Amino acid sequence: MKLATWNVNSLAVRLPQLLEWLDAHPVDAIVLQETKLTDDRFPAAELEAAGWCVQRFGQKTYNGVALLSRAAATDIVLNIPGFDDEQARVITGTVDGVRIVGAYAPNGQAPDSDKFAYKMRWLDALRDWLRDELARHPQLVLMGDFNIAPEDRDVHDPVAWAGQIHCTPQERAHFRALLELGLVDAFRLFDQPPKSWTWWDYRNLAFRKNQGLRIDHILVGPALQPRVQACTIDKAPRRNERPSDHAPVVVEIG
DNA sequence: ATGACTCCCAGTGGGAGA
Repeated sequence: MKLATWNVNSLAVRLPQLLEWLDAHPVDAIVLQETKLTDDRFPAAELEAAGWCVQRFGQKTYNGVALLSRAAATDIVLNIPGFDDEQARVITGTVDGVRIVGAYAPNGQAPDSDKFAYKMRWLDALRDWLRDELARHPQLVLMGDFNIAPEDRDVHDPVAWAGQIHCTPQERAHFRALLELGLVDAFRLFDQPPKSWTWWDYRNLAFRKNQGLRIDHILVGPALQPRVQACTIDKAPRRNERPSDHAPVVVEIG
């Protein structure tokens, strides 16, 4: 099976590109971040007409996540159980026996900000809940926009970004804490081209100059790891006329 | 360089993203 994650930066704007991409890329399920739509405005009918089962969890203006699948998703969970949160950031469901967690981690804005403190609390809660969820569902995939560049090789200019948001030691420690649960970074299971990013700033011709960060990830639970056959970033949609600033990431599981 | 671009809600600007 193939699974994908994509921060679409407004599904209202990106729906045609999403439908086009899904048409060309036969995934079994995809998780979306930054849909920026309340549930009543989510384009469920258009997606269902294209053959997708739709689960969405949104809010006005910000955040918002969704899980689209060919087979119906079951046992849906919204956000992190036990973590009181006004923001719509996590959607979880089981598709074809795989527990799929689609997540949009807080940006954090700046390391000395309240938003960074919230990011730390959120990542704490995610890890604590995933520990239990992995015990219940060893065939688990956590994927989405983590807003963390795990290592310097995930940053186009590690010197300029040192200590900046997405690259702080605290954020990277949180990423490693997820790996310590038994999850593995699917992208790094394989040889990859150097300078592989999933996000490029809209400004300053960053995409053309390939100045980006790898902050969107697919982490695979222990029971699925022997079945992971490939993990790739699809840069092509970033070349569209009105692109999301993020590219989709795809994992193939045998 | 407290920038640059894009999206949103607003309302002729400002917050947020990363």
